[in-house]
Amino acid sequence: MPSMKDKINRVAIELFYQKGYFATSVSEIAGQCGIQKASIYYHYPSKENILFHIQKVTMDELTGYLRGNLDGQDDIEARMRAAVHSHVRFHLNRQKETFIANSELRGLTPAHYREIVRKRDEYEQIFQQIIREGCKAAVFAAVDVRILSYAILTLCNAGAIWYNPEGRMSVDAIADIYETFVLGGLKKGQFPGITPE
Amino acid sequence: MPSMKDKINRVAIELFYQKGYFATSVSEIAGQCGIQKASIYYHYPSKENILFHIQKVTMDELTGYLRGNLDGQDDIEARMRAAVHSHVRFHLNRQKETFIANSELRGLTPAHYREIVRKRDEYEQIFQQIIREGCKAAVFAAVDVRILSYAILTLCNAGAIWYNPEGRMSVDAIADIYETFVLGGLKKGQFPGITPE
DNA sequence: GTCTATATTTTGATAGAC
DNA sequence: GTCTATCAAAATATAGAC
Repeated sequence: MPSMKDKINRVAIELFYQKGYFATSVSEIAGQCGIQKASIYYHYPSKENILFHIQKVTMDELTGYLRGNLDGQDDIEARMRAAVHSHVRFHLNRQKETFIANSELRGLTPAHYREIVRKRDEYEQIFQQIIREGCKAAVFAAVDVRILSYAILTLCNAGAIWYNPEGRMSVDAIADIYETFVLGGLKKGQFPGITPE
Repeated sequence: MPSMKDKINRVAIELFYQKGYFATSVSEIAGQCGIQKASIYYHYPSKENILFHIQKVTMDELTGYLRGNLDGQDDIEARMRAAVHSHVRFHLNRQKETFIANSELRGLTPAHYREIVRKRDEYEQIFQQIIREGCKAAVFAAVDVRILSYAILTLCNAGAIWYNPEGRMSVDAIADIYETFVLGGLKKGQFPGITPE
């Protein structure tokens, strides 16, 4: 059942992605939904709450997707490959929402900001744990775990910026490139002389 | 001579970085400069023009810095190392301006937008040329040049997000990590079965 | 170069009818 | 659940005095 609340959500994702949160007005969202701006406030208490809802759902689904993809993967290298693949796939398939979740943190109220940052930390810690295990098992080079996890996540976000669903490359082909790049950058022998954190 | 125009520029960089372009008002900029908002318009014709000025100067200096660092580097691997090092150094030393240049494109007028995108393309093409030469010389694995250049630039931007000038790591130590990561990801043998663009 | 005063538009949000 | 009408505040920008 496609409710008006869902429609507002979809329209807001489109507009926040194209113009940014602050540059998008409630009237604009209402206009593209075919209703008056006052009617928006029946479904959401504020403009900020629409943004918060988008970010919350996106982060929860991103983390759920990752956990699902890691389930049953035991080998440490396979786990990192699966994690990168999961991250890239989600970001390509959900381009607009992940862009908003990455760039519109400043539009949130302090309380909502903290909640989203906590969810983001949770997600990052899954990656950091894999890197840590890989270093311990001497599969990965031992470097600063936090720096590497940010590097990997940021690198994999790159695809979402230029990816075109109508383009010639498939999601999996792109994910494979990032996967190989990350594993090549991570593996032992790359960082001589640097000690574990 | 620290002119008022310079002061407006510095204050705007700080505010656009902290709050975003659309969330920052002309009154706020004026307030932190110790003048009235009307006085801003003596120095700049519009708020958008302040943003444009920041982006233009940043892109010009970024490209100039890269060219200077590449000058005299002949070996292909040395050129890529120097390019990554230059990119990371600039982004860590000029955190706020590069963040604005990367994230506030949507605040520009169409004409100014095109001008900045052109400068950005110019910069990226220097990286793409190095990758292309590296593939031709069979030093790098032969993969999609555009994808790799975006991946490298995005990856190297990661540092600017968390870097703290007061922190324990030096700019050069961080640049070394990214340099090694990129070269590890790029080098031949990583991408079996993928043909050149 | 900076000021005061103001024009114009638009914003997010609320009240109350239907 | 959507409407009309409206509020109060804030925005960018301009005019003209000093």
